[in-house]
Order: sequence, then C-alpha cells, then structure tokens
Amino acid sequence: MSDFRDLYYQTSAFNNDHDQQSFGGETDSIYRVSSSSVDPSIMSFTDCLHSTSMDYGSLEMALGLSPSSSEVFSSVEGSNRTTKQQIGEEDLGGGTREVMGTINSSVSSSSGEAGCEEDSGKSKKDGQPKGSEDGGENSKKGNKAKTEGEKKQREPRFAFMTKSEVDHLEDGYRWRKYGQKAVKHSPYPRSYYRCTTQKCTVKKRFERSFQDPSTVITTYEGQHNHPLPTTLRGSAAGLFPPSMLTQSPLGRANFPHELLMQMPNYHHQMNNQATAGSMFVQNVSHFQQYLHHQAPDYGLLQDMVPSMFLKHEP
DNA sequence: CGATTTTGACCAGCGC
DNA sequence: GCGCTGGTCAAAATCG
Repeated sequence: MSDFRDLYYQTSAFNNDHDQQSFGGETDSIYRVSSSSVDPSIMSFTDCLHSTSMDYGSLEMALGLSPSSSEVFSSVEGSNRTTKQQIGEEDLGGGTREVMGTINSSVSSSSGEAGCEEDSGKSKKDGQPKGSEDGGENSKKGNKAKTEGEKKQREPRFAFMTKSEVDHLEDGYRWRKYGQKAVKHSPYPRSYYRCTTQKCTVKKRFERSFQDPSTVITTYEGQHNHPLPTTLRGSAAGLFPPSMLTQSPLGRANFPHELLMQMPNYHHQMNNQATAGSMFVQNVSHFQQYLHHQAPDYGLLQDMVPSMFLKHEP
C-alpha cells in the first residue's frame, strides 16, 4: 500500500496536527506543505502521481520547496501506528490507514514509487457505477455482489483543505449528493457527492474539520472523463475565460483544472475577500519547470496558473 | 415534472 | 464470529 495517490494539502493556516482527522477515512498518504511556498495548482501532480513514478524529492522540487522550509508529512509504513499514538490521535475515521509522520528536510520514500499503483488497500464497492444501474433488478442494496472475485479498485484520490464557510465548493462541475454520514468524533457530517455527468465516476466528499470549523476537507476520487459542463451554474463561468471552461487544458486530467477553482484563495476572494495571498505561488519557476519536465501536457495549465495564482503578494 | 437532496438501511472491510 | 465504521443505495421529500 503506502500509496502516494492521496495528497493531503495543507493550504492555509493549518498547523495543528490534531486537526488531522479522518478524511473520509482513506487518505492513505497525507502531505502537508507549508502554504507559503506552494502553488495550489500543484495538485495537478496528482495526475502525475498515478501516471508516472515520482518520489517525494521531486515533489518537493516541483513545489519549489526547500527542505528547510517545507513540512512534508507522509505516512511511513510500519511506523504510522506509532506516530499516531505519539501525536495522540486516535483513529478518528477508522479509515485513516496512515498517519502523518513528521519528516523534516527529508522525504519518505516508502510510498514514493508506489504513487502509481492503484489502491489495493481496503477497497470498497464504490467506483463501481452501481452495478445495478442497468441490470440491477431486484436485490436493491444487496446486489453489489457484482463483479465477484475481482477486487474493486479504488480510484486515486487526494484530499486537501480549504478555509471556507460553505461546505460544497463550487468547482464548475455538477455534483449530486448521494449520501451523508456522521463523522466519528465530529459534530459535522461528511457529505458524499458524485459527478452527475454520465459515465463519469468521479466522486468527492466534504467534511468540516471539527477542530477548525472554518476548514473544509475535500477529497476527490477519480478523474473526470469529460470537460467542464458548458452550462455552469456556479460562479466559475463568470470567472474563467470560456477557453478554460469548455476545454480541459489538461486533456484528460481535469483535476488541476477543478482544483484551481477550489483554491482557498479563490474562495477567499469570492467569499471573504480576506486573507488573500496566503497561498499563492512564490516560486513559479520551479513549478513551471516541473510542468515541462513531468507533465508536458500541462502546458496550458502554465498559462492559467500565472494569471490566476501567481501573484497577489500581500 | 425532472433534478437534486435527505435519510435510514444495507453492505463490506477491518480489528479484536 | 462479532461489532464498528465508512461508503453506497434508493425511496421519499424537496426544490426550481
């Protein structure tokens, strides 16, 4: 296991380890990166993570982080339990399989190259477009026996936090809520959404940190296999050029695209108009270099990033 | 009236 | 095997 697929993004003032809750339970790896030197669009790396091998070192480099200024929290197989206990965190979500281990100035490699492999851990029945969608006749809920034998592979996922008053952050895609569950040890429920586009199995969930109610933890799972809906009901339509809304600048990977719209600052500006600039890129060159080096297809992203997030210096 | 949300039940994985 | 928990289903309710 020790996947690298789930990035946990520390986007803004979020320094309390205890804030670490179970993000829906299965954030296998969590990254904490000091926001001061990180480009939110770095999340596009998620795509890279499961498409190419990439170690933490390169991630750091891509982020333009210097070992001394970055905080990289990642799970270290075999030591996570201990770590968890050390930080006094209990298994809040029951699903958090790994806990952050503090690694200063160095990166864990336990899951580095594993970044590409699909999750193998506790796979659930999801990802499976309700096998009954078409032929599920009877058996309603019990029908998931489906695809026997083969283990359900979970889509790559990653989580990040944003400071927001609203739970459901508008990102341009259309989502349908399909469930809500109470979060253990938290007064705030976790909401489950899935993309309403046919054939698209992307899901995401929101949950508010009970340690810091102003923080919303968003976890994405899967990748959109379609461009942003042209008919947006959210604010995105008015904020981004048509070219950005009607086509996926990344071709297949839409994460970066939607993530850009989920950036804390984006919402801060939209909702609070405060604390702007808390997490804008300060080292553009590193990021762009990475784009060229690791993800040439992200060329367009480079164009969008600078205009949207590469400034706002306080 | 179609789309979306709500909500209780169900299911599967995991730890004990 | 049992209980707990996260995740999903789907009927009912609500919304636009």
